Amino acid sequence: MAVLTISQARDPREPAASKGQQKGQQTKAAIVDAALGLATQIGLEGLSIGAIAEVMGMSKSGVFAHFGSREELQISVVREYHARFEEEVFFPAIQQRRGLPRLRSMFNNWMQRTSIEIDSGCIYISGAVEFDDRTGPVRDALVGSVRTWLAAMDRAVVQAKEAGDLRADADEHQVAFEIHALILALHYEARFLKSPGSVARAHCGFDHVLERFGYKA
Amino acid sequence: MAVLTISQARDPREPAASKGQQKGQQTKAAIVDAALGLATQIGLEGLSIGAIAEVMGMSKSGVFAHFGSREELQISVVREYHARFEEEVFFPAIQQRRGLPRLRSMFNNWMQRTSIEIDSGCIYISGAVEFDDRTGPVRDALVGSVRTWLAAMDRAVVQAKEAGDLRADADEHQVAFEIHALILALHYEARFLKSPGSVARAHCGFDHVLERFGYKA
DNA sequence: TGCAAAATAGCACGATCGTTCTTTTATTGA
DNA sequence: TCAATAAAAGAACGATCGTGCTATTTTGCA
Repeated sequence: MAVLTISQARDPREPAASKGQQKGQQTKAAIVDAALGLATQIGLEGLSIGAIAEVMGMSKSGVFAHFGSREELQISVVREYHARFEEEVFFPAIQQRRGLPRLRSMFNNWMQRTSIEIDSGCIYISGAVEFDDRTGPVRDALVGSVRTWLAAMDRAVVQAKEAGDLRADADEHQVAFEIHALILALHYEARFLKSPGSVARAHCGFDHVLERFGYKA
Repeated sequence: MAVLTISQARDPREPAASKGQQKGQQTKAAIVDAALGLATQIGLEGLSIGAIAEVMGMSKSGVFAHFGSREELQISVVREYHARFEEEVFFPAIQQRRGLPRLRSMFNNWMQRTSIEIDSGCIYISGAVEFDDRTGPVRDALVGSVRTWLAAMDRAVVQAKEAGDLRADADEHQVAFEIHALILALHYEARFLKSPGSVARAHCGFDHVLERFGYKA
């Protein structure tokens, strides 16, 4: 079985990039970039067309025309975040050998991104709170991205068991749950409470997980 | 040293309850109750005077007059949540013997509340995301409440060490961090992702923490 | 029971929101 | 270069927001 990425299928509405970028595509990408920057600070729900237009130096209707609805804009932001997350966290990790090295790399990259996001926020976390009991396509996009990433974590844990780096009776979902928990706590305590030392505590927690589920060294 | 509660000083603006409840106080309490119900579902920032008025069957200005500003209403909601959290999670736990029994009770009560909140949401968690890079009195109230509770957790861990239930070299902040992490993951995976079995995984995680920091049984 | 005071309602304000429609400007391909 | 087309602007809409002001109703006490 080939190594699956967490990439999703291309949006068929996007014209193929073969013909060279139209001006509109460039602008749209720039809008999504600006919107993502705003969304990490004030959340997906906090996004407003007017605020984005101001940042872009465009009119509201000019921004709006690229998406047709606010929801579609939000979904574009989620997709862009997914792509960047993949780029920064997932792709570098699958360069590592299957097993503990890859799992550790996934955690470290995830940690690093979360650390950086102490100043900017993670929309997988803020979005979870904003859309936890809402329905609709934005929530669906968000859930899809998060589930895809967590499934990749599960696979990495299974591979670590197969490689003999973790005990064969370890429940991969439990391991992934506890790792995810550490990331959430880091985000909470560092970004909201501004507690110093949170990064070190998350790292320490990861070692404890390995200690619990790994063979004694 | 006496057992400290996580209670905070009375708001001096509130008239003493000795004279019997005025009608206005009752109404205000009912508004806060309704607002808290709304806030657990849509967040503190999602609270609107109009929505509360509709729930209460009152006019917007009638609701507004009790608080003078939306911020003051939000702060009242935070204080009410604090009081209920204390009632449900903290007070029952300090009935237990210091040490592991009390620590376990705190975690179990916290877990139980979080489980219930899978349907309603926890404003300590949603509020953290909404106010993480904002300033102002609402954020201050939120941070104060959360810090007070986490400090109570820290104390319980220290007492567990003193009682010999946890290893003397255990870092209480690390223990509290890992416990907090489990609660956050439970809230995330159960409420947002609707993953089954999250409650069991959080329980299992707690046992792992005790295993890591406690003496071998 | 009547009167002062408290509680609530009603109304209007400026602002911002997403969205629609029309008009103008910029880009593209022959 | 010129016409066809894409991109962006502009103005307006109904709705909702928090808030201030002034009436009206309700409450509590003498």
